[in-house]
Amino acid sequence: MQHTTSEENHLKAIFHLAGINEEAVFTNDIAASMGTKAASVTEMLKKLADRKLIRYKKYNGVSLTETGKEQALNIIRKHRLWEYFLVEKLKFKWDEIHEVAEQLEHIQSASLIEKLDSFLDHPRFDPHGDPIPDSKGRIKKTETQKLIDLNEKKEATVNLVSDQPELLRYLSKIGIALGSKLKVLEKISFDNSMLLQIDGKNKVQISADIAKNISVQL
Amino acid sequence: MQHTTSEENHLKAIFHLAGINEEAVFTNDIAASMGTKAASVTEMLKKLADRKLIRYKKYNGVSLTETGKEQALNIIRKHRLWEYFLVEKLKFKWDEIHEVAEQLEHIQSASLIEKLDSFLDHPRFDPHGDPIPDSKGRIKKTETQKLIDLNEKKEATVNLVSDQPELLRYLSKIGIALGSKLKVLEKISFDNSMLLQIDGKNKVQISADIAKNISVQL
DNA sequence: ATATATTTTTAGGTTTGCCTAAATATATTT
DNA sequence: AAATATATTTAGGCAAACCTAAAAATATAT
Repeated sequence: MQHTTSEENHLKAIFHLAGINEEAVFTNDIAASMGTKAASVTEMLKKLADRKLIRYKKYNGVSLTETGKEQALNIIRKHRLWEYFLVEKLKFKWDEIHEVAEQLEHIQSASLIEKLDSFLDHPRFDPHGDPIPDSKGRIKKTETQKLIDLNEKKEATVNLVSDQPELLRYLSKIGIALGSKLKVLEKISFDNSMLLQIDGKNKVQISADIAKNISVQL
Repeated sequence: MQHTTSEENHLKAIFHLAGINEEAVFTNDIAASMGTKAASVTEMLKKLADRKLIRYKKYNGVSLTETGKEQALNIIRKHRLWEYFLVEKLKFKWDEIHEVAEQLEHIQSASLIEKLDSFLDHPRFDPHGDPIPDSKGRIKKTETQKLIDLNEKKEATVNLVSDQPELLRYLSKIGIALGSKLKVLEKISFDNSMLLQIDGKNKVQISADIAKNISVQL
Protein backbone atom coordinates (compact mmCIF):
# COMPACT_ATOMS: atom_id res chain seq x y z
CA MET A 1 0.00 0.00 0.00
CA GLN A 2 3.09 2.18 0.30
CA HIS A 3 4.96 3.54 -2.74
CA THR A 4 8.55 4.56 -3.26
CA THR A 5 9.44 8.14 -4.09
CA SER A 6 10.37 7.09 -7.60
CA GLU A 7 7.01 5.39 -8.18
CA GLU A 8 5.22 8.48 -6.94
CA ASN A 9 7.27 10.74 -9.19
CA HIS A 10 6.46 8.63 -12.21
CA LEU A 11 2.74 8.71 -11.46
CA LYS A 12 2.87 12.45 -11.04
CA ALA A 13 4.77 12.92 -14.31
CA ILE A 14 2.27 10.77 -16.19
CA PHE A 15 -0.63 12.72 -14.71
CA HIS A 16 0.85 16.07 -15.71
CA LEU A 17 1.84 14.94 -19.20
CA ALA A 18 -1.61 13.46 -19.85
CA GLY A 19 -3.20 16.89 -19.39
CA ILE A 20 -6.89 17.55 -18.84
CA ASN A 21 -7.89 15.36 -21.79
CA GLU A 22 -5.99 12.46 -20.24
CA GLU A 23 -4.20 11.59 -23.45
CA ALA A 24 -1.76 8.70 -23.69
CA VAL A 25 1.72 9.52 -22.48
CA PHE A 26 4.98 8.35 -24.04
CA THR A 27 8.11 6.87 -22.54
CA ASN A 28 10.50 9.49 -23.89
CA ASP A 29 8.36 12.35 -22.63
CA ILE A 30 8.25 10.86 -19.16
CA ALA A 31 12.02 10.39 -19.20
CA ALA A 32 12.56 13.96 -20.39
CA SER A 33 10.26 15.41 -17.74
CA MET A 34 12.00 13.47 -14.99
CA GLY A 35 15.56 13.93 -16.19
CA THR A 36 16.11 10.18 -16.55
CA LYS A 37 16.53 7.83 -19.52
CA ALA A 38 13.87 5.97 -21.46
CA ALA A 39 15.22 2.59 -20.37
CA SER A 40 14.66 3.47 -16.72
CA VAL A 41 11.13 4.61 -17.45
CA THR A 42 10.25 1.39 -19.27
CA GLU A 43 11.35 -0.56 -16.22
CA MET A 44 9.13 1.52 -13.95
CA LEU A 45 6.17 1.31 -16.33
CA LYS A 46 6.22 -2.47 -16.02
CA LYS A 47 6.19 -2.17 -12.27
CA LEU A 48 3.33 0.35 -12.23
CA ALA A 49 1.37 -1.80 -14.67
CA ASP A 50 1.84 -4.85 -12.43
CA ARG A 51 0.36 -2.83 -9.59
CA LYS A 52 -2.55 -1.78 -11.81
CA LEU A 53 -1.75 1.89 -11.52
CA ILE A 54 -1.37 2.40 -15.27
CA ARG A 55 -2.60 0.79 -18.48
CA TYR A 56 0.47 -0.21 -20.45
CA LYS A 57 0.89 -1.97 -23.78
CA LYS A 58 4.41 -2.08 -25.17
CA TYR A 59 5.26 0.68 -27.64
CA ASN A 60 1.81 2.16 -27.15
CA GLY A 61 2.03 4.84 -24.50
CA VAL A 62 0.42 4.67 -21.06
CA SER A 63 -2.53 6.09 -19.18
CA LEU A 64 -3.44 6.12 -15.51
CA THR A 65 -6.07 3.75 -14.13
CA GLU A 66 -8.60 5.13 -11.67
CA THR A 67 -6.41 4.00 -8.79
CA GLY A 68 -3.34 5.49 -10.40
CA LYS A 69 -5.10 8.79 -10.93
CA GLU A 70 -6.23 8.86 -7.32
CA GLN A 71 -2.69 8.32 -6.14
CA ALA A 72 -1.32 10.97 -8.48
CA LEU A 73 -3.90 13.46 -7.26
CA ASN A 74 -3.04 12.65 -3.67
CA ILE A 75 0.62 13.45 -4.30
CA ILE A 76 -0.35 16.66 -6.08
CA ARG A 77 -2.59 17.55 -3.16
CA LYS A 78 0.32 17.14 -0.80
CA HIS A 79 2.66 19.11 -3.03
CA ARG A 80 0.29 22.04 -3.30
CA LEU A 81 -0.67 22.11 0.36
CA TRP A 82 3.00 22.22 1.31
CA GLU A 83 3.61 25.00 -1.23
CA TYR A 84 0.81 26.97 0.33
CA PHE A 85 2.30 26.40 3.77
CA LEU A 86 5.76 27.46 2.64
CA VAL A 87 4.53 30.73 1.18
CA GLU A 88 1.76 31.68 3.60
CA LYS A 89 3.29 30.55 6.87
CA LEU A 90 7.04 30.38 6.33
CA LYS A 91 7.18 33.40 3.98
CA PHE A 92 9.05 31.80 1.14
CA LYS A 93 8.89 33.54 -2.24
CA TRP A 94 6.83 31.71 -4.86
CA ASP A 95 9.92 30.82 -6.88
CA GLU A 96 11.77 29.21 -3.96
CA ILE A 97 9.34 26.51 -2.99
CA HIS A 98 9.31 23.96 -5.77
CA GLU A 99 12.32 21.87 -4.74
CA VAL A 100 11.36 21.70 -1.10
CA ALA A 101 7.76 20.80 -1.94
CA GLU A 102 9.09 18.01 -4.17
CA GLN A 103 10.62 16.51 -1.04
CA LEU A 104 7.75 17.20 1.34
CA GLU A 105 5.16 15.67 -0.98
CA HIS A 106 6.63 12.23 -0.33
CA ILE A 107 6.21 12.25 3.44
CA GLN A 108 3.96 9.33 4.28
CA SER A 109 1.26 10.11 6.82
CA ALA A 110 -2.42 10.46 6.11
CA SER A 111 -3.12 12.28 9.35
CA LEU A 112 -0.29 14.74 8.74
CA ILE A 113 -1.80 16.00 5.53
CA GLU A 114 -5.32 16.25 6.93
CA LYS A 115 -4.08 18.19 9.94
CA LEU A 116 -1.98 20.43 7.71
CA ASP A 117 -5.05 21.09 5.56
CA SER A 118 -7.03 22.11 8.66
CA PHE A 119 -4.21 24.25 9.99
CA LEU A 120 -4.06 26.10 6.67
CA ASP A 121 -7.84 26.46 6.69
CA HIS A 122 -8.50 24.30 3.64
CA PRO A 123 -6.94 26.44 0.93
CA ARG A 124 -8.37 25.93 -2.57
CA PHE A 125 -5.41 27.17 -4.62
CA ASP A 126 -1.65 26.98 -4.24
CA PRO A 127 0.63 30.03 -4.60
CA HIS A 128 0.78 29.63 -8.40
CA GLY A 129 -2.99 29.51 -8.69
CA ASP A 130 -3.17 25.75 -9.21
CA PRO A 131 -6.20 24.16 -7.57
CA ILE A 132 -5.55 21.91 -4.55
CA PRO A 133 -7.40 18.57 -4.86
CA ASP A 134 -9.55 17.71 -1.84
CA SER A 135 -8.96 14.55 0.20
CA LYS A 136 -10.99 12.58 -2.35
CA GLY A 137 -8.94 13.91 -5.25
CA ARG A 138 -11.64 16.26 -6.53
CA ILE A 139 -10.42 19.44 -8.19
CA LYS A 140 -12.24 22.72 -8.63
CA LYS A 141 -12.33 23.70 -12.28
CA THR A 142 -12.25 27.37 -13.23
CA GLU A 143 -12.87 28.82 -16.66
CA THR A 144 -9.49 29.93 -17.66
CA GLN A 145 -7.82 30.99 -20.86
CA LYS A 146 -4.21 31.04 -21.90
CA LEU A 147 -2.72 34.53 -22.08
CA ILE A 148 -1.29 33.67 -25.49
CA ASP A 149 -4.86 33.32 -26.84
CA LEU A 150 -6.04 36.69 -25.54
CA ASN A 151 -6.77 39.25 -28.28
CA GLU A 152 -5.49 42.81 -28.59
CA LYS A 153 -7.17 45.42 -26.40
CA LYS A 154 -8.53 42.74 -24.08
CA GLU A 155 -7.91 42.82 -20.34
CA ALA A 156 -7.75 39.87 -17.94
CA THR A 157 -6.46 38.81 -14.54
CA VAL A 158 -3.61 36.34 -14.00
CA ASN A 159 -4.95 33.29 -12.20
CA LEU A 160 -2.41 30.57 -12.90
CA VAL A 161 1.28 30.35 -13.67
CA SER A 162 3.34 27.27 -14.44
CA ASP A 163 5.36 26.14 -11.46
CA GLN A 164 8.83 26.62 -12.96
CA PRO A 165 11.29 28.50 -10.75
CA GLU A 166 13.00 30.28 -13.66
CA LEU A 167 9.74 31.50 -15.08
CA LEU A 168 8.52 32.60 -11.69
CA ARG A 169 11.68 34.56 -11.00
CA TYR A 170 11.41 36.28 -14.36
CA LEU A 171 7.77 37.18 -13.84
CA SER A 172 8.51 38.59 -10.40
CA LYS A 173 11.22 40.70 -11.96
CA ILE A 174 8.96 42.22 -14.62
CA GLY A 175 6.16 42.72 -12.13
CA ILE A 176 3.65 40.00 -13.00
CA ALA A 177 2.05 38.10 -10.11
CA LEU A 178 -1.15 36.16 -9.44
CA GLY A 179 -3.95 38.72 -9.58
CA SER A 180 -2.12 41.18 -11.85
CA LYS A 181 -4.43 42.81 -14.43
CA LEU A 182 -2.94 42.49 -17.89
CA LYS A 183 -4.02 44.47 -20.95
CA VAL A 184 -2.87 43.29 -24.37
CA LEU A 185 -1.61 46.42 -26.13
CA GLU A 186 -0.17 44.66 -29.16
CA LYS A 187 0.37 41.16 -30.51
CA ILE A 188 3.39 40.78 -32.77
CA SER A 189 2.41 38.16 -35.33
CA PHE A 190 6.00 37.66 -36.46
CA ASP A 191 7.07 35.84 -33.27
CA ASN A 192 3.79 35.77 -31.34
CA SER A 193 5.25 37.98 -28.64
CA MET A 194 2.97 40.40 -26.81
CA LEU A 195 3.18 43.93 -25.49
CA LEU A 196 1.31 44.13 -22.18
CA GLN A 197 0.35 46.76 -19.68
CA ILE A 198 0.42 45.58 -16.07
CA ASP A 199 -2.18 46.91 -13.64
CA GLY A 200 -2.62 50.00 -15.84
CA LYS A 201 0.98 50.98 -15.24
CA ASN A 202 4.21 49.46 -16.60
CA LYS A 203 4.45 48.15 -20.14
CA VAL A 204 6.39 44.97 -20.86
CA GLN A 205 7.09 42.82 -23.88
CA ILE A 206 6.86 39.06 -23.33
CA SER A 207 7.68 36.18 -25.64
CA ALA A 208 5.19 33.55 -26.76
CA ASP A 209 6.99 30.96 -24.61
CA ILE A 210 6.21 33.03 -21.55
CA ALA A 211 2.65 33.81 -22.58
CA LYS A 212 1.89 30.13 -23.04
CA ASN A 213 2.69 29.50 -19.39
CA ILE A 214 0.32 32.09 -17.98
CA SER A 215 -3.43 31.62 -17.61
CA VAL A 216 -5.90 34.42 -17.12
CA GLN A 217 -9.51 34.95 -16.23
CA LEU A 218 -11.60 37.52 -18.13
CA MET B 1 28.09 17.67 0.89
CA GLN B 2 24.69 15.96 0.96
CA HIS B 3 24.02 12.76 2.91
CA THR B 4 21.63 9.93 2.38
CA THR B 5 18.86 9.19 4.83
CA SER B 6 20.68 6.05 5.96
CA GLU B 7 23.89 7.95 6.66
CA GLU B 8 21.98 10.54 8.65
CA ASN B 9 20.21 7.86 10.65
CA HIS B 10 23.49 6.18 11.52
CA LEU B 11 25.02 9.47 12.69
CA LYS B 12 21.98 10.16 14.81
CA ALA B 13 22.05 6.67 16.34
CA ILE B 14 25.74 7.01 17.20
CA PHE B 15 25.13 10.41 18.77
CA HIS B 16 22.31 9.11 20.95
CA LEU B 17 24.14 5.95 21.99
CA ALA B 18 27.28 7.89 22.90
CA GLY B 19 25.34 9.85 25.51
CA ILE B 20 26.51 13.04 27.16
CA ASN B 21 29.91 11.57 28.02
CA GLU B 22 30.45 10.76 24.35
CA GLU B 23 31.55 7.22 25.05
CA ALA B 24 32.56 4.87 22.26
CA VAL B 25 29.65 3.16 20.55
CA PHE B 26 29.53 -0.44 19.37
CA THR B 27 28.40 -2.02 16.15
CA ASN B 28 25.81 -4.32 17.68
CA ASP B 29 24.22 -1.51 19.66
CA ILE B 30 23.90 0.63 16.57
CA ALA B 31 22.34 -2.28 14.68
CA ALA B 32 19.92 -2.96 17.51
CA SER B 33 18.88 0.67 17.78
CA MET B 34 18.26 0.91 14.04
CA GLY B 35 16.61 -2.47 13.58
CA THR B 36 19.28 -3.65 11.13
CA LYS B 37 22.09 -6.21 11.29
CA ALA B 38 25.68 -5.72 12.43
CA ALA B 39 27.05 -6.46 8.97
CA SER B 40 25.10 -3.56 7.49
CA VAL B 41 26.37 -1.26 10.19
CA THR B 42 30.00 -2.23 9.61
CA GLU B 43 29.58 -1.31 5.97
CA MET B 44 28.19 2.08 6.85
CA LEU B 45 30.87 2.72 9.46
CA LYS B 46 33.53 2.36 6.77
CA LYS B 47 31.72 4.87 4.63
CA LEU B 48 31.28 7.37 7.46
CA ALA B 49 34.94 6.96 8.41
CA ASP B 50 36.00 7.66 4.81
CA ARG B 51 34.04 10.89 5.01
CA LYS B 52 35.70 11.75 8.32
CA LEU B 53 32.42 11.84 10.20
CA ILE B 54 33.45 9.18 12.70
CA ARG B 55 36.65 7.76 14.19
CA TYR B 56 36.68 4.06 13.46
CA LYS B 57 39.20 1.37 14.20
CA LYS B 58 38.09 -2.19 13.52
CA TYR B 59 36.66 -4.05 16.51
CA ASN B 60 37.10 -0.96 18.62
CA GLY B 61 33.85 0.97 18.63
CA VAL B 62 33.33 4.39 17.05
CA SER B 63 32.97 8.02 18.07
CA LEU B 64 31.85 11.08 16.15
CA THR B 65 34.36 13.61 14.87
CA GLU B 66 33.57 17.31 15.32
CA THR B 67 32.06 17.39 11.84
CA GLY B 68 30.08 14.25 12.51
CA LYS B 69 28.75 15.67 15.74
CA GLU B 70 27.71 18.88 14.02
CA GLN B 71 25.80 16.92 11.41
CA ALA B 72 24.14 14.74 14.03
CA LEU B 73 23.07 17.81 15.99
CA ASN B 74 21.69 19.39 12.85
CA ILE B 75 19.50 16.37 12.21
CA ILE B 76 18.37 16.36 15.82
CA ARG B 77 17.60 20.07 15.54
CA LYS B 78 15.39 19.37 12.55
CA HIS B 79 13.69 16.43 14.23
CA ARG B 80 12.84 18.43 17.34
CA LEU B 81 11.71 21.55 15.50
CA TRP B 82 9.35 19.44 13.40
CA GLU B 83 8.05 17.71 16.54
CA TYR B 84 7.34 21.09 18.06
CA PHE B 85 5.54 22.14 14.89
CA LEU B 86 3.46 18.96 14.80
CA VAL B 87 2.27 19.36 18.38
CA GLU B 88 1.95 23.15 18.67
CA LYS B 89 0.60 23.97 15.23
CA LEU B 90 -0.96 20.80 13.86
CA LYS B 91 -2.27 19.60 17.23
CA PHE B 92 -0.81 16.11 17.18
CA LYS B 93 -0.58 14.28 20.49
CA TRP B 94 2.95 13.86 21.81
CA ASP B 95 2.91 10.13 21.18
CA GLU B 96 1.92 10.41 17.52
CA ILE B 97 4.75 12.49 16.17
CA HIS B 98 7.85 10.36 16.26
CA GLU B 99 7.42 8.50 12.97
CA VAL B 100 6.49 11.57 10.99
CA ALA B 101 9.35 13.59 12.47
CA GLU B 102 11.70 10.76 11.47
CA GLN B 103 10.72 11.45 7.89
CA LEU B 104 10.64 15.23 8.08
CA GLU B 105 14.10 15.45 9.65
CA HIS B 106 15.64 14.30 6.35
CA ILE B 107 14.22 17.08 4.19
CA GLN B 108 17.20 18.91 2.73
CA SER B 109 16.92 22.67 2.79
CA ALA B 110 18.84 25.01 5.05
CA SER B 111 16.43 27.90 4.52
CA LEU B 112 13.43 25.71 5.30
CA ILE B 113 14.63 24.92 8.76
CA GLU B 114 15.63 28.49 9.56
CA LYS B 115 12.26 29.79 8.41
CA LEU B 116 10.48 27.08 10.37
CA ASP B 117 12.47 28.06 13.45
CA SER B 118 11.39 31.71 13.03
CA PHE B 119 7.78 30.75 12.38
CA LEU B 120 7.76 28.74 15.60
CA ASP B 121 9.42 31.63 17.44
CA HIS B 122 12.66 29.82 18.22
CA PRO B 123 11.43 27.18 20.66
CA ARG B 124 14.05 25.89 23.11
CA PHE B 125 12.49 22.51 23.93
CA ASP B 126 10.53 19.96 21.97
CA PRO B 127 7.27 18.42 23.21
CA HIS B 128 9.13 15.79 25.24
CA GLY B 129 11.28 18.41 26.95
CA ASP B 130 14.39 17.67 24.91
CA PRO B 131 16.41 20.79 24.14
CA ILE B 132 16.46 21.96 20.51
CA PRO B 133 20.03 22.67 19.32
CA ASP B 134 20.46 26.13 17.78
CA SER B 135 21.64 26.59 14.20
CA LYS B 136 25.24 26.17 15.36
CA GLY B 137 24.45 22.94 17.19
CA ARG B 138 24.63 24.43 20.67
CA ILE B 139 22.36 22.90 23.28
CA LYS B 140 21.05 24.43 26.45
CA LYS B 141 21.93 22.29 29.42
CA THR B 142 19.56 22.11 32.37
CA GLU B 143 20.25 20.58 35.73
CA THR B 144 18.13 17.56 35.62
CA GLN B 145 17.86 14.39 37.60
CA LYS B 146 16.44 11.01 36.75
CA LEU B 147 13.18 10.22 38.50
CA ILE B 148 14.58 6.83 39.47
CA ASP B 149 17.21 8.60 41.60
CA LEU B 150 14.74 10.76 43.48
CA ASN B 151 14.39 9.89 47.18
CA GLU B 152 11.22 9.20 49.17
CA LYS B 153 9.18 12.21 50.21
CA LYS B 154 10.87 14.38 47.58
CA GLU B 155 8.86 16.36 45.01
CA ALA B 156 9.96 17.40 41.52
CA THR B 157 8.62 18.49 38.14
CA VAL B 158 8.79 16.37 34.99
CA ASN B 159 10.93 18.13 32.42
CA LEU B 160 11.98 15.40 30.02
CA VAL B 161 10.63 12.12 28.79
CA SER B 162 12.24 9.68 26.35
CA ASP B 163 10.76 9.94 22.91
CA GLN B 164 9.29 6.44 22.68
CA PRO B 165 5.70 6.28 21.47
CA GLU B 166 4.76 3.35 23.71
CA LEU B 167 6.12 5.01 26.80
CA LEU B 168 4.43 8.29 25.92
CA ARG B 169 1.08 6.62 25.42
CA TYR B 170 1.41 4.87 28.75
CA LEU B 171 2.34 8.05 30.58
CA SER B 172 -0.57 9.91 29.02
CA LYS B 173 -2.85 7.14 30.23
CA ILE B 174 -1.70 7.31 33.83
CA GLY B 175 -1.72 11.10 33.79
CA ILE B 176 1.95 12.06 33.65
CA ALA B 177 2.92 14.89 31.29
CA LEU B 178 5.70 17.47 30.97
CA GLY B 179 5.27 19.82 33.91
CA SER B 180 3.52 17.29 36.15
CA LYS B 181 4.57 17.57 39.82
CA LEU B 182 5.54 14.17 41.16
CA LYS B 183 5.94 13.25 44.81
CA VAL B 184 7.71 10.03 45.71
CA LEU B 185 5.50 8.34 48.31
CA GLU B 186 7.41 5.08 48.43
CA LYS B 187 10.35 3.34 46.77
CA ILE B 188 10.09 -0.44 46.65
CA SER B 189 13.64 -1.69 46.99
CA PHE B 190 12.70 -5.20 45.82
CA ASP B 191 12.13 -4.18 42.19
CA ASN B 192 12.99 -0.46 42.33
CA SER B 193 9.44 0.47 41.44
CA MET B 194 7.98 3.69 42.86
CA LEU B 195 4.68 4.85 44.24
CA LEU B 196 4.03 8.41 43.10
CA GLN B 197 1.47 11.10 43.66
CA ILE B 198 0.77 13.23 40.59
CA ASP B 199 0.02 16.93 41.05
CA GLY B 200 -1.08 16.23 44.62
CA LYS B 201 -3.91 14.03 43.38
CA ASN B 202 -3.82 10.54 41.85
CA LYS B 203 -1.44 7.90 43.09
CA VAL B 204 0.28 5.56 40.66
CA GLN B 205 2.83 2.81 40.84
CA ILE B 206 5.51 2.83 38.14
CA SER B 207 8.25 0.35 37.35
CA ALA B 208 11.96 1.14 37.41
CA ASP B 209 12.03 0.84 33.61
CA ILE B 210 9.56 3.68 33.35
CA ALA B 211 11.22 5.79 36.04
CA LYS B 212 14.57 5.58 34.24
CA ASN B 213 13.04 7.27 31.22
CA ILE B 214 11.70 10.29 33.04
CA SER B 215 13.77 13.27 34.10
CA VAL B 216 12.72 15.81 36.68
CA GLN B 217 13.77 19.18 38.01
CA LEU B 218 13.72 19.82 41.74
C1' DA C 1 6.93 0.17 -50.76
C1' DT C 2 11.29 0.50 -49.33
C1' DA C 3 14.65 2.97 -46.84
C1' DT C 4 15.61 5.86 -43.11
C1' DA C 5 14.79 7.84 -38.76
C1' DT C 6 12.77 7.76 -34.32
C1' DT C 7 11.03 5.57 -30.32
C1' DT C 8 10.86 1.93 -27.20
C1' DT C 9 12.40 -2.15 -25.23
C1' DT C 10 15.83 -5.56 -23.86
C1' DA C 11 20.22 -7.03 -22.07
C1' DG C 12 23.66 -6.38 -19.12
C1' DG C 13 26.11 -3.25 -15.70
C1' DT C 14 26.60 -0.02 -11.46
C1' DT C 15 25.67 1.80 -6.75
C1' DT C 16 23.33 1.86 -2.36
C1' DG C 17 21.75 -0.38 1.45
C1' DC C 18 20.19 -4.18 3.12
C1' DC C 19 20.73 -9.47 4.09
C1' DT C 20 22.85 -14.48 5.72
C1' DA C 21 26.58 -17.37 6.71
C1' DA C 22 31.29 -18.02 7.58
C1' DA C 23 35.58 -16.33 9.35
C1' DT C 24 38.14 -13.72 12.58
C1' DA C 25 39.00 -10.99 16.64
C1' DT C 26 38.10 -10.05 21.39
C1' DA C 27 36.25 -11.17 25.99
C1' DT C 28 34.99 -14.39 29.57
C1' DT C 29 35.13 -18.65 32.05
C1' DT C 30 37.06 -22.54 33.92
C1' DA D 1 46.26 -20.64 29.36
C1' DA D 2 42.84 -23.12 27.03
C1' DA D 3 38.30 -23.41 25.88
C1' DT D 4 34.14 -21.25 25.12
C1' DA D 5 31.26 -17.45 24.18
C1' DT D 6 30.39 -13.06 22.14
C1' DA D 7 31.21 -9.33 18.95
C1' DT D 8 32.71 -7.80 14.62
C1' DT D 9 34.09 -8.16 10.08
C1' DT D 10 34.35 -10.31 5.52
C1' DA D 11 32.38 -12.60 1.57
C1' DG D 12 28.89 -13.21 -1.39
C1' DG D 13 23.79 -12.20 -2.61
C1' DC D 14 19.58 -9.52 -3.51
C1' DA D 15 16.34 -5.61 -4.84
C1' DA D 16 15.66 -0.88 -6.32
C1' DA D 17 16.63 2.55 -9.42
C1' DC D 18 19.46 4.28 -12.24
C1' DC D 19 22.75 3.78 -16.57
C1' DT D 20 24.72 2.59 -21.78
C1' DA D 21 24.53 0.08 -25.91
C1' DA D 22 22.23 -2.97 -28.94
C1' DA D 23 17.97 -4.84 -30.77
C1' DA D 24 13.27 -4.42 -32.12
C1' DA D 25 9.12 -1.97 -33.22
C1' DT D 26 6.90 1.89 -35.17
C1' DA D 27 6.70 6.18 -37.84
C1' DT D 28 8.25 9.12 -41.64
C1' DA D 29 10.22 10.24 -46.05
C1' DT D 30 11.54 9.35 -50.56
